[in-house]
Amino acid sequence: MAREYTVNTLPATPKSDINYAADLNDQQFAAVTAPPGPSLVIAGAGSGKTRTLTYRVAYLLDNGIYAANILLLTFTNKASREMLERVEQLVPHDTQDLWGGTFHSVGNKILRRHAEELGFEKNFSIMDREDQKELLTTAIAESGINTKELNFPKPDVVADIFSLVQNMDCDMAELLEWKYPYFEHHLEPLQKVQEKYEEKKLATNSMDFDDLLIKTLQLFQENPNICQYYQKQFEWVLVDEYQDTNAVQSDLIDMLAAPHNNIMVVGDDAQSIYSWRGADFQNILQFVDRYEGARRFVIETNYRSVPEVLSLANAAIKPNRAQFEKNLAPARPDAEELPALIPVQDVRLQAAFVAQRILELVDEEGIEFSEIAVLYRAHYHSMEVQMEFTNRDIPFNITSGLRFFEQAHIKDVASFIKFAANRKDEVSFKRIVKMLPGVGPGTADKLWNQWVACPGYKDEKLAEFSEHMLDFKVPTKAKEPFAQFAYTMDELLDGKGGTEAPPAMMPSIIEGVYDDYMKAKFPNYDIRRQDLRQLERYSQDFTDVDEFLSQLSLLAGQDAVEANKQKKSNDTDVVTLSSVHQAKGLEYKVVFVIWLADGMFPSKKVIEHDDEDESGLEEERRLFYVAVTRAEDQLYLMYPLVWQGSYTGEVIQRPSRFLEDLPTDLTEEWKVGAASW
DNA sequence: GGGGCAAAAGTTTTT
DNA sequence: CTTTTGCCCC
Repeated sequence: MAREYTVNTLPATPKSDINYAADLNDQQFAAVTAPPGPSLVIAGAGSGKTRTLTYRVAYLLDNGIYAANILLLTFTNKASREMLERVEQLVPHDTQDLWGGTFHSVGNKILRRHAEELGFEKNFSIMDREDQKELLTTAIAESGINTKELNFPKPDVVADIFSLVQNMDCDMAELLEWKYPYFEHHLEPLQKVQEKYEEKKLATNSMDFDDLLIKTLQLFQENPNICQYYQKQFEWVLVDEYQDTNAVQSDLIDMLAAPHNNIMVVGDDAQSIYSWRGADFQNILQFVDRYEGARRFVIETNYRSVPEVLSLANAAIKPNRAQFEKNLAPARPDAEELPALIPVQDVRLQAAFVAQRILELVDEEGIEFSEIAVLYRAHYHSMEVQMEFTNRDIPFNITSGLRFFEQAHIKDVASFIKFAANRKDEVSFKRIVKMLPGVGPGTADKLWNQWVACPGYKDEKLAEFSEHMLDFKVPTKAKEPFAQFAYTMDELLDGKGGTEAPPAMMPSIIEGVYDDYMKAKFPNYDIRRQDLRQLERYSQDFTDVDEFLSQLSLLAGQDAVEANKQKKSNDTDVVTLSSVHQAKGLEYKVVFVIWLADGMFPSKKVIEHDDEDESGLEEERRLFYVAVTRAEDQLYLMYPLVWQGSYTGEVIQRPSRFLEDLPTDLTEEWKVGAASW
């Protein structure tokens, strides 16, 4: 008798109508159409890296490769979304699934499928920095270390140390010697805490951001069959911003690409700005040595900036010694206007100038707000500009340090959902009960212990929280609110051991308990209530709780807000205020770089603590280079002459050493006076 | 667990 | 000079 066997075939991709030869220059064409095997694309700023990468995807699809076999790795959600959108525009492939995204989101997806192999459950919680700090605090306490006695590092610093150890794949002893010599005598207690922390993560079924990468790598190393599955699945691996990969990311890439070596990495060593997070641009410098037979493509034409801006950029990066020699050539005609160098009396005037100049550009040159960006080294540098913009009604969008999800009220509401989905989530549980009157860290701990000890904790078919929790010993003041909390939690369950869908959970939480709490707790109740409505709308897109929570944790604030905005309206004509780090990969017609004073940019810390090869200073210089190369047409470099520090009094500022390095004929100095103040 | 007071920081950059 | 943290006491 014949055996029946079905092969699942994917529908063929419709061909795009791209004429690669006409759309690309020679170097790009060569890279896009490169045969299988490893290739390294070194490309300067504004050279069309993204374009090259997306065309590469389109080219592969056009040549019969299934989208599901291509893995496109990027660093930010924005970059990932934009790239996928471009691909979908170029090649319609709605029948197939292009599996790409950020390193963290890909790691998250893979880990959810194989969590059991690592001792986790697939509904594990993702901890952000704040959650991580909470868990570390308990880990430190449970390790029995007397933190006061020996000036033990704060949980924040401990988190930094652990993160670097993992991302740089190095010994804790080495790291302490190199970066934290004043903590070297704490090596043993630190290792003890680390062990405890790992235990706690397992016990609470939670992972931090670093785990999403490290545990994926570990999964592959310990399970060759799983590793082979993904190697086969992702037959073509493409990586953007390769210069910013750290040891773990580079290992992960190497591992996935190992058998077929159909890997293309794209990057610019001059734009490596994440070494403080463990990024090592040796990865890109040594790529050709690591991958036998690697082809190297250098794209040196710059399409973005006018020659005047480009000359300045080239001069800015020149003093750096650790770099590939590149000679960026402009593709655009002269602008007949030099970048402006603008010393101003003080910060107030700096903000006033930026605002006034922007209004002129919009009124007289027909430039839109959205084509203008104000960039700075650190978020607090933007304070005065924000105030000035508000006063003058200039619409702006700020990529602030705070993510949407990191705001207290958003996290509060999410912690209900997190605990309903993952009943081992100690951090979320404690966060919720600490909102109840009369419950602080101590009582929260006692309540948690009662939960762990009760049968509900282990009940996979748990239908009600209240049936267990109403028996808990609770302080009198919190008795009734605690019962209310338990009943609210009941509503989040589907009665069959799982949870309701995210859109159904939101009203239960908000109307059940949180709205009243929020009114009492926050002075700006209205604004926060609106945020929660936004979160409610956002939740409508999800049926799966884990997916909803993952998105919340992994999406940066701007992404979440923008994802919503697009649906509502397109009133996005706003000026961008951004740190240089967050502006990576973006471009604007007009760019203002503010606070270019020595000690601010480059930052004081780097100047004071740099080692003899000036690697810290060189990174700051690359950062300056990134800032400058965001500009297409006009560039304004500014610094205040005095700074009214809040506690230091008036401090005379020197211009940034990066400005002093520039030949004077590359900029035009503007003298700004105040009319009347 | 929270109020009250005194001492000590405080100014990177992020998935 | 402010804001946050640390400690004591009720």
